[in-house]
Amino acid sequence: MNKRKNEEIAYEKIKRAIMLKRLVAGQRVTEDWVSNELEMSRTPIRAAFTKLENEGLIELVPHRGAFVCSPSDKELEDVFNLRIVLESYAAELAVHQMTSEHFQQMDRLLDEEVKAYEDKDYEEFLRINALIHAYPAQVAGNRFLLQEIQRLNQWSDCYLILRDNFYTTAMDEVLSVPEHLEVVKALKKRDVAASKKAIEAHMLSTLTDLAERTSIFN
Amino acid sequence: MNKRKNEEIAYEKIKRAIMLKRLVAGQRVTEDWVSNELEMSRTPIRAAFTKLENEGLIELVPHRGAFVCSPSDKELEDVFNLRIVLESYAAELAVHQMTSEHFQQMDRLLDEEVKAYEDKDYEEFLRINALIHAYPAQVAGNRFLLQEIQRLNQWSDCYLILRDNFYTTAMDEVLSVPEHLEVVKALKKRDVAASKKAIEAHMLSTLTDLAERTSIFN
DNA sequence: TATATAGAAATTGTATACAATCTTTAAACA
DNA sequence: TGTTTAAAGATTGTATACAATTTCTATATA
Repeated sequence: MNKRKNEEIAYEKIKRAIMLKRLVAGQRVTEDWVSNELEMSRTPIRAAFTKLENEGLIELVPHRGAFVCSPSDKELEDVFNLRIVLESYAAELAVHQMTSEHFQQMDRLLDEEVKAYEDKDYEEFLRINALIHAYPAQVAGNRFLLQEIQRLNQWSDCYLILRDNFYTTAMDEVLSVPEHLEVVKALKKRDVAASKKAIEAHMLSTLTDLAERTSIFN
Repeated sequence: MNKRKNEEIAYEKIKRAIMLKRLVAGQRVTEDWVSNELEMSRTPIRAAFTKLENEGLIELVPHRGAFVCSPSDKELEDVFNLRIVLESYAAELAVHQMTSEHFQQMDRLLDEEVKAYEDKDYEEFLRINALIHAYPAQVAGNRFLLQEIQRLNQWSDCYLILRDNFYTTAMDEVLSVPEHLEVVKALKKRDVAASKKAIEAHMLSTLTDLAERTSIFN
């Protein structure tokens, strides 16, 4: 039996709290407070904080506490543009290595994404979404590329504001399904250029959609 | 006065030990052992280990210890190819933002690189090298891109084997200076394609050179 | 009112003791 | 000889106490 360590539990719970906006951007959290909330000592909390800082989800200020990151518009853009570069590269590497088994697996993931959307299971939706975006890098077998794609994807999830005040119909999720389908279609045709284009289009669509939903007037 | 924390000191010292091959690839190090060597408690050592693992320099195996990474040939290739992608993208972003002050600064860095090489000051050489490679991303102002370029550059440094058994004339350093000059020349001409090509050439040259120096027969 | 300052409070940083878990060793057994 | 098993040892994982540092607060002073 492999018992999960407290520092892992703490890491997961804090990350989840940020994604679900239980902890909002800019909010201050101290080791002591989290330690009380999660009913464990500060030691595993500190370890979790270190990891979260490394992933850019919180900022650690000595003797002040940790602050949930509140990224600027520019930072959001920067991340999405970088994701275009990385995921396009992954597609380029993977496109000629993908077997029919790989494509079957992608189809399965797309189905699960639809199901999660219909069930309105947002956490499951995000989980499947991450798997879809990481899949080409996984096939390519470049673990450094994979790790960075996953990190940036996770970072994006924290600021997708799925549960913000303006949330109504989750437009980006509606668009996400057909856009992912476009990417997979291009991959199946072994069309590198089309794959890249579809990835770029999907990423920019997500970003634009986010910008529209979070602007005050529209 | 800003006193440096023990965990920072530990992090730096361990990293340096890996780069200088005082700790060799595959070697096992325990918290206790480092704790005794650096004469501080395990607490800051643990924090340092976490950071080093996140950067891919050591691998943490529960209840066994930390192991200095010993990357395969494929992983080395993967990292260098990814660096080509990232640094090319940085050049593309920066090329039209660079002012004459930026170019002056790059020239200064190139001079310092030559000086460090002539002085046979390897640590200084690596430091300047890192600054040169990061400079376009710095100018571009995308902190996520910058961070990843720095991380991968540092990772590469740990496996450049500057001080391995076959080390004699540090060929890659000899080549490095003119190759960096090529990149800067292309940037000055605002030639995106040429910049990318020069970056790719430099990166592949470093990789090939490394492969030759570390192969047993040649 | 604004500013400086001292002390209190809060928070992280570190050391250490102990618990939990895993690995190694050696003995028992087939 | 090889395999299982149990106990010992090693190592990390966690809690906690205390130290160091910073921030906050209230008071004094101009």
